[in-house]
Amino acid sequence: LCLLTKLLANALVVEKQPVMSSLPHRPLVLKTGVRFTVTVRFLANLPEFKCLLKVKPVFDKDVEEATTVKGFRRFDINWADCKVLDVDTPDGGLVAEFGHMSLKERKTRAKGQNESRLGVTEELHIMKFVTGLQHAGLECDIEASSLPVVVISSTNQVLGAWASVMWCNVLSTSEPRNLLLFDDPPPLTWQQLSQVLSWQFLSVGQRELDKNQLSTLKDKIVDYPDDLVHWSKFSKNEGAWIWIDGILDLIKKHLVDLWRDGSIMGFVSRKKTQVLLQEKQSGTFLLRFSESNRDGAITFSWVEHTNGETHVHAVEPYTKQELSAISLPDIIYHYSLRAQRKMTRNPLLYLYPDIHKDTAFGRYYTETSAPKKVVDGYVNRRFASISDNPTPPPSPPREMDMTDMTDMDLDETMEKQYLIQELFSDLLSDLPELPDPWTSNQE
Amino acid sequence: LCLLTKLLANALVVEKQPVMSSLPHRPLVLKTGVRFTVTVRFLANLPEFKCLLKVKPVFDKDVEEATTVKGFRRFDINWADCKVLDVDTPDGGLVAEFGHMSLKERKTRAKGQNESRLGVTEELHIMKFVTGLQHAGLECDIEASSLPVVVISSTNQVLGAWASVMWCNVLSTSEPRNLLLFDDPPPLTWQQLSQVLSWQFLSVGQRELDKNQLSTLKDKIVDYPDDLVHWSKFSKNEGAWIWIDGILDLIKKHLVDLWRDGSIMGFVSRKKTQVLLQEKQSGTFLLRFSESNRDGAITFSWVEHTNGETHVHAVEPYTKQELSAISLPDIIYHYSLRAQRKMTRNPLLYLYPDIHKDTAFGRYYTETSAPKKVVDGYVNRRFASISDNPTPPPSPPREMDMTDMTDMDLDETMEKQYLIQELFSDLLSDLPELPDPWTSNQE
DNA sequence: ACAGTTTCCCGTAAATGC
DNA sequence: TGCATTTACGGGAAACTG
Repeated sequence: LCLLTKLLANALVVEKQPVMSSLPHRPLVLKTGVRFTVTVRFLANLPEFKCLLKVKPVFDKDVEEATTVKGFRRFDINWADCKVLDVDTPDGGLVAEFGHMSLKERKTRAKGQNESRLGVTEELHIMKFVTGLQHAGLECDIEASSLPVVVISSTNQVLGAWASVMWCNVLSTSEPRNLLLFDDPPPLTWQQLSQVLSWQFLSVGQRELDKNQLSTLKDKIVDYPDDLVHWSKFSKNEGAWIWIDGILDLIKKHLVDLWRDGSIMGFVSRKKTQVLLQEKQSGTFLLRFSESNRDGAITFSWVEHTNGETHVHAVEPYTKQELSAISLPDIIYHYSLRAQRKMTRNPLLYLYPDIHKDTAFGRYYTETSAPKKVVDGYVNRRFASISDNPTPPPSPPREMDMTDMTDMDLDETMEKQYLIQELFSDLLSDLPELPDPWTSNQE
Repeated sequence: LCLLTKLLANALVVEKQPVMSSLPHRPLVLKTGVRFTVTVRFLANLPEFKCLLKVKPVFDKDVEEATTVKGFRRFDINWADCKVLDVDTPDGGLVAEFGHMSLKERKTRAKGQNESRLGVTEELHIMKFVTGLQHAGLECDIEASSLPVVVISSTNQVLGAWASVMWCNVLSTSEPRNLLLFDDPPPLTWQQLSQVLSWQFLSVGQRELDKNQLSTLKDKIVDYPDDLVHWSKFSKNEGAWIWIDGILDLIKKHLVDLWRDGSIMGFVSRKKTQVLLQEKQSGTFLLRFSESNRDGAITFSWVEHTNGETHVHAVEPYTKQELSAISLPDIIYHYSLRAQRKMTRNPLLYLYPDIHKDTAFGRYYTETSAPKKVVDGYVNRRFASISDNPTPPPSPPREMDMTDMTDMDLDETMEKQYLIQELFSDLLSDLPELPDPWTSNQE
């Protein structure tokens, strides 16, 4: 009898349908008032039980003592009655689908009793589906339990909820079904955390993190002497997760293509960027995520060798808001440095290490190769991101005396040198000593 | 007795609180499932009735026959019980406030009965607040009625609802309380319609429509032989209202300042624009709303006199989406025409008739006058709207022979002329014959 | 006063109904 | 089938509540 009970206890299996549709399907997070669906399947293939098993969903069954002490919220499922296991057409298994379920918080006045209450996204709940079986004069209860569920009431809690789910998943082997896990959450090894983080990028951007990216992240996140990642540090307001999640969201909304292509180095320190780029030819650039912007932002850094000096510049990072108006490939294509004399040039030529930018991004440019000047009687237009030229122009010819010139004069004079060089290069012949970048603007 | 009844029938006054908060407070449109508040005030100042008058809200009281024939939807107010008129602290009047009310559609299966059903935003409903009075052995019922109410279920119906409300308001004197008004809606005179339209702009943008703007609108809207505006034409899918509402929304979201300042001429035909601008000096421009974009868009037109020819150009209109990333003043400030040789200039100088653009828009530019080149180690940047120069440059000096040149060659050669002129004007002295626009880029 | 939490509700998208 | 209307729910902000 005991054996049968145990056997059948594992016979009901719970499958959750996607719950929050616009997120990359993340189960185990439920929002109050939002409909979700659960399918219960009877694993033992016993068609003779057809229509005999009445299944009922129960939220947080048998967890009263354990969690009320900690002041966990209580929820009810908006689902009054039972459902009968019936035949699943394809394979004849017994199945019941609970559709249009939703959670509602049970208002209990006795809340503020506990000072050490966890955050709501640190509460773990479970949903059980129970049924009773009478067979051959024996009675036994069967129940199937969901994985731990985090219940939120607003999408602004998804961030924290997902951190909990990740932590939970990683620890699920060592800490089975401990709903008070976050009362004293164990730290993770970098090995454990890096794997789930990488999965996030795979899920959102169809590409995992590579060795270099993981190494940069490790340096940022695992700065403890014990070489572990601690929950409070990871999930707190200024912790790593909020920053990474902002980047995940940025990728999801604006950079899926580039991330999938591997065009975004992304996680590189400024110092490393400098080291990588200074070895490369002028016009080489790379894309990296802002380390300060908590909301996800991306910048590019490029190198210029001028006159024996090497400069690496980074543009002010682009935010989600801005990328929703202009795509990053278009920004790169149209990016211009503008000097005093209205001359412009694009300093971005080669995606690190040496891929021509049009090879990497050309297929994503909005503009067709031959723009019409006028559409419907309107003058065409495009948006471009423009910076003042941060690199001092190269030295002018020796015969010019500039000792009395102000910086401004100097700047202008140098640009005039360019103007003259350019004019003559076009009108007469190419001057071999024409500096590289000024011939690169391909519009 | 009869007199008393009539007197008291007007004694209850209904005041609706703002219902849809982000709209410019528009009562008379209620959305199902959204809370609203109604305050009922007893006009006759008779404190002895304190706590004797039990008021009850009723939706669509006594309108069964009239509107069910037309297949009007039925609604219930989520408000079970009565409320007692009590003393209003400031002036001692009797008041009851019905807060947290909402409407829910009563599902009736008998809907498709009528073929000629009106659109839901053409259904007019009323809410009544009723009470009974026993005084000196007499009994009489008192009720107060709201103005006609349009009930919607989604914000995508606000457009139609507001059209109905405007039509209703204008006709309220001649057609009192006719809930079937839109069964055969009377046309409006331009005089009537123009007034309510102008109020919309006052409400949204703090400035009414002027004579010229109204005149342009009249030409677009009143094209009937009878000089009237007909409901079906005004409110239908391609009618004038959807276009005007898009513009109102554009103003509300992005152009309140400029509209209030009167800097937006807005409603001017292309032809009129041409006539106005061609008389003005090069660089004069005006702002007008796109006539084709149903979603609200704005463009600028500018004039250039070159070589005896006059050109008026208009840029491709800017949409809400784009203006939420870059403000119109910034677009105007940074607008650039780019010629082949990477030279740029801004063709916008004077807001029609002759106001310098910085006078009109300077206070709204995002950028401060002295931009830093680098912030936090990042190169600064801005977004600019850029067009290819649509105006052919002026004739080159006579001694050059261009008979064999292709258009492209010609274009480039002319630009080189500019380059040379500009170079010399800077290096040596100002050439008096330098064309105006090319000296105007003030960045 | 305040921070964590929930509610509110627009605006878009999807689903539904006719 | 297509269109009209409703429902769904993310996202930002306000309201709540200890």
